[in-house]
Amino acid sequence: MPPCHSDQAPDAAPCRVGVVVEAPQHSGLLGPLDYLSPQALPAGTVVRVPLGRRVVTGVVWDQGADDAASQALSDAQLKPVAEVLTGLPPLPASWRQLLLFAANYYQRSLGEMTLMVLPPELRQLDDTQWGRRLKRLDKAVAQGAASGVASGGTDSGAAGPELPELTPQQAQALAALAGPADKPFLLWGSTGSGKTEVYLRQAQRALDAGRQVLMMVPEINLTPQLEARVAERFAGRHIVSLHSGLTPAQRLRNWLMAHTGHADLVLGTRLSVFTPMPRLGLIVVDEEHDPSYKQQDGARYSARDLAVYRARLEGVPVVLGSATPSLESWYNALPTAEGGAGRYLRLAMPSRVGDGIMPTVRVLDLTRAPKPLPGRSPPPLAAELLQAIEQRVERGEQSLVLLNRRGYAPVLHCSDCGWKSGCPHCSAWRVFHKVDRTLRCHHCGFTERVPRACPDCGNQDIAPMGRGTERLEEQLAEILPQARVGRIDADVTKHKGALEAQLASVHAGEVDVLVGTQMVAKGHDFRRITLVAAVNPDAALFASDFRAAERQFALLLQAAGRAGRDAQVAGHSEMWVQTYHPTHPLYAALRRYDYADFAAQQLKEREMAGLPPYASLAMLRAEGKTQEAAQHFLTRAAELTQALAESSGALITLYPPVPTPIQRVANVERAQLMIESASRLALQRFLQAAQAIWLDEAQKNRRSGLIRWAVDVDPLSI
DNA sequence: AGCACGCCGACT
DNA sequence: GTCGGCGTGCTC
Repeated sequence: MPPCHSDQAPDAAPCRVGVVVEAPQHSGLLGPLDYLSPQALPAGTVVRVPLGRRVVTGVVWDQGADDAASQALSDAQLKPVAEVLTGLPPLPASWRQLLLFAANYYQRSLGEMTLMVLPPELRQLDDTQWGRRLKRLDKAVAQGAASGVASGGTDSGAAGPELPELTPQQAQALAALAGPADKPFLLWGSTGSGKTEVYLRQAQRALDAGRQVLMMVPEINLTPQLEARVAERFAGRHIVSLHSGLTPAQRLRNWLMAHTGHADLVLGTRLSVFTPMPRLGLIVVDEEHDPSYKQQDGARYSARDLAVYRARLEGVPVVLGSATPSLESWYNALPTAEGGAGRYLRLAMPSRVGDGIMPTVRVLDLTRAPKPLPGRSPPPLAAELLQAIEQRVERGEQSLVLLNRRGYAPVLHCSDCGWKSGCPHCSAWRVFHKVDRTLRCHHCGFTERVPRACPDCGNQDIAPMGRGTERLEEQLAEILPQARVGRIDADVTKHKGALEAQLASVHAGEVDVLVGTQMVAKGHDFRRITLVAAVNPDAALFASDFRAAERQFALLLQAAGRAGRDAQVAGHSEMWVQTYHPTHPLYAALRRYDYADFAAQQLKEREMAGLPPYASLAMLRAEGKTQEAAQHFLTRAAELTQALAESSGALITLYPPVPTPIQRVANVERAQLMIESASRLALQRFLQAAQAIWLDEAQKNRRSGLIRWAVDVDPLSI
């Protein structure tokens, strides 16, 4: 049957349409499924179709298999489309292309990828419910337009808020951004250099040209200040946010506003890279190095990388911004003359706005600190650091002490029999939380009241080992009785509004010393903090994960940026680092705030080791009832595709399967196998071909205890 | 993934 | 004799 056209007679034979439905990778339903429709449906139309015994939401992808040879099923075997979601504009071709690329690149089924990025609410509605919803939304939009808030005029500037004066560096960056956008821009600006102002000005240009702006941030709840600033600057425009914190109804509404072109600016997390925007004119990725741009379960996509792809696809400029770019972006922005790829254009803004300077870095050599008396644990902070904090307290200045470990102590220990507070379901210790007297596993969530005595031998003397933020807070309060000590970490902020309250009290000057995990280092401006201290930054130096140093450098630099934002205090602001390795090159680079030098060191190491950005990686991960089951599948998977790897010109290396760093979580054993290639394209082709073989092998392994498996392309951690 | 169908143990 | 356990298989 030939494909039918939209102008065909209503009584003609029904047409075939290819519809993408939600089905996971291992279902074997990879491409669109064919259905019948009385009239042709344009690609991108959202429909409801029968699938097995249920009716599911799908997206029309194409006109179905149009020649008899490629039609697996005859017309008689096809089911008709159940209904069409009328009034919803078809999802545009560029959107479908983005999804197709993402599905192929990240090795997921097209259906899973596509349905994942539609608002969950939309997937559940039938046409009647949808119609009602649409009517209400139209009314809301019309009312907004009538009240004058909705229609953003082009008369920007004159009536708008007063704009801060640009620094020469900002002006220079903006001049470059006004030029041709044939390459992604890497805006490399130190903390406090005014990257946000550059985003806003560039966004203004796009808005003035009648275009939409997509502005992406790592975690929206950590950056309420940015949201407020955007809202203030573009007060006359329609701004919507898109993140997982919204209610399903809000999410659908905001998504629809973007898709219909009513929203001028979308501010969102990684998911928002998939927002259909008919007038898209600019993409901004703030803090582009942040790991939260990579989805860590299900379809493991990188929103930053997809933003770059999308920008090229739609011919719009993309700005990646960071003080400490990911080494991938840095390498891409490094001119070829300097050994880089020269694919991005680098815009540097090295100095802080308003004469703010970065705090002085003090690397504190712990090897020279006095040894604690036998049987006594070392003091929480070295004497000099404590003294420096004490001085700040006396002067009425604030200090921020960073420790990347929640809870009171990472493990409890019985001195008699050697019992430790292991998790019965995971290969990890349960953390002692003193606040609610619990032992909690941070991996599976298993929580129990802390035992009074050792559960093995009954000894009353079970002691916390090591130190988390709760304990540090307690100890600092003890040592500095005159200081008001506060704490911010995920335990404090899980109560709604607690983060805002705690931040407000810090800003109001009700806290002298703030203890926190890395979440404090991100995003917040603290005007009166003049000392930032990293208590235990060494762990990252020798971690098995090759990205640990990169993350740590970014974190320390970002943390340093929290101090001394005001010129009057910047002069005596300090960043303290307690370390047993004072001569480590990471700290040497940090001392000089020399990201370029640090990146050069790292790139040299990566090149020698054959790691990203000089090589592409994928991780084949497996979960099983036993470690053997997980590893057996990986071993077989490697064996079955070894020839394929070799036939690709020996460009693909399959490494032996190994247990993951945390081998067992919630009674599931996990193992992984690394796949490496010097060529991203070769790796891509290999994965494509291997996928079918692995799928088949996984079926056979189900009985032997394999639970799940997946490919993680461009893994963040190994 | 859902949601069937399909054959074996403890209950009204 | 059935209710229901989750093993196996399919969905245009």
